[in-house]
Amino acid sequence: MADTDGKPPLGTVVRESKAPAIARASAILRLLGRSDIPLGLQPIARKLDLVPSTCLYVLRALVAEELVSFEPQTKRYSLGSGLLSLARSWLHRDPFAGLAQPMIDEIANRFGVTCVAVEISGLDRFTAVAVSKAGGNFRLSTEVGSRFPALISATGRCIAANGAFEEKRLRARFDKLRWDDPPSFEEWQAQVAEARERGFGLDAGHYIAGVTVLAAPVFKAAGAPSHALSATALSRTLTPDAIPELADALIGKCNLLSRQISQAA
Amino acid sequence: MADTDGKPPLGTVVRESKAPAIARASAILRLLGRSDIPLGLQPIARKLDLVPSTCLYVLRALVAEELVSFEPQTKRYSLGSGLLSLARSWLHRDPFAGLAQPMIDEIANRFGVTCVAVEISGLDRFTAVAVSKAGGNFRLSTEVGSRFPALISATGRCIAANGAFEEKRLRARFDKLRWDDPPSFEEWQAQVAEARERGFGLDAGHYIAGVTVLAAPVFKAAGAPSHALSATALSRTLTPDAIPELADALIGKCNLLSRQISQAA
DNA sequence: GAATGCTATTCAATATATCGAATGGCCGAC
DNA sequence: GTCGGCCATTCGATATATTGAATAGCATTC
Repeated sequence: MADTDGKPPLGTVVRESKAPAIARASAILRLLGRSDIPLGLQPIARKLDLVPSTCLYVLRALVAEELVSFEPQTKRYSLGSGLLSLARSWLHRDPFAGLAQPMIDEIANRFGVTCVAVEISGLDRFTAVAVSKAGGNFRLSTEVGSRFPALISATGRCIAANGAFEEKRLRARFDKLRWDDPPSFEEWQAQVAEARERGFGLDAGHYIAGVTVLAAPVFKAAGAPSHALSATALSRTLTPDAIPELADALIGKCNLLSRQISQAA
Repeated sequence: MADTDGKPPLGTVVRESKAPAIARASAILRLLGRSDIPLGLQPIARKLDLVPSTCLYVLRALVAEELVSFEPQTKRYSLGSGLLSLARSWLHRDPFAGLAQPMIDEIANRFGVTCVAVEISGLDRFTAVAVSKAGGNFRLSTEVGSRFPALISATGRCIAANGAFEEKRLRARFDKLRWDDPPSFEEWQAQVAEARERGFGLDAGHYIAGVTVLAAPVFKAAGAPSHALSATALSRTLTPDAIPELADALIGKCNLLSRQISQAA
């Protein structure tokens, strides 16, 4: 009975890992990902507060694993193509992205919107795992791998609506969000309640001015949603009566997906 | 004068890394990528010859970095969405993929072929970094992140043709390749020579039976090609006089790309 | 043209990540 | 219901990865 709620003890932040090289490696990869140009050893070490020699050893190991590529001429490092390989494995392994792709393509074409399928990581964030652009659309595009804070936009309202989170935790996360037109917490909670009732979340110009986003949740298991589908369009291109229709389409696909990925487990 | 040829001493294989945790982490990631289902600690440790406790520490570090995801219920591990994020950074960072995408789309549409842009990693392999599917094509598709041994197919002939490699090394690599219809080494060398003269590589049904592949090299710097574009089609759908035309289109795009990515550096 | 600041890299001492055995918990067998 | 085997996990001893200073190579400065 000690662990019935299934969560690991929340206070147990891994203060000091038993494999610090991996945290360092990951930090290096993220740094190289953020940088537009290849970086030398010293800039990397300085930025990450690493001892240069240690940093060098980590980099060499990463190069050996082809996660980082190294230009011998300039002695500069950048991300390696091995990452693409692993990402491909990820997409292969997770059935959700493959199942969702044709569905979001269909909705995108039918309604002329941009559709995104995301994976939800608790209250931390959600990550785009499939993206569909409407044919002659404006550039409302995201890429696979983009990440968003969990409670933002329409998807955020779905997440808040379908998980039993304490108000205190929600508020703490909510306060850190960046919106073009920030709603008050109370306003937002009302919209979350609405999302719970209607089965889809709606963000009308709050997240990005002039842009309307709809989202519906997908459940792998009962409880919190594991994934979601969202549809994005310029607000003025969405006629008022198109919204319920679009919402129905999203919800329909989400229900289908929920069945498909839960029966697989 | 000691290092004028710019290459690191070839015999210096990093026998034992100074950051073994990273090699272990990478092996775990690849293993999880290959597996269809999430794996428990013990299967991972056994398969990779790791001490379970060490493996656990590495896994925990990877989970903390979101490169691996962990199901507390079943205590199983699988690839995490953080990899997608890094891969997105990769695509962002490398101008080649972005520049090549519209070009291969155009060629794919014009000739009804499948086009792939690849990054070349020496004599080891090449990796698909952008893929374009022709509209109503058969399923001759690859995915971004797929890897191929360096000397295979039409791209392999380009690599062999444009680098000054010793015959001994070439032969060693060549002998390990898998073809549907393997050419003899002499036959293949003749085709490599032809690729050098004509500026593009051709594989007519050797790599995959019934499939013809063309490829042309892209040079970031003088010497060995850094990237390549390839076009793939069912052999019977390619009329004989379409091949030179397709080759010209590929070569034209490759020259353009060579200028674009070299002037950037 | 010499010197200075930077770089990447090596090396020996030590803090520590790794190992292997021991623990406790879970599930299925009998 | 009890036992047995497998699992994930902890823990102390030790091999070793990490550290910080010292070395060597370049490019730019004066």
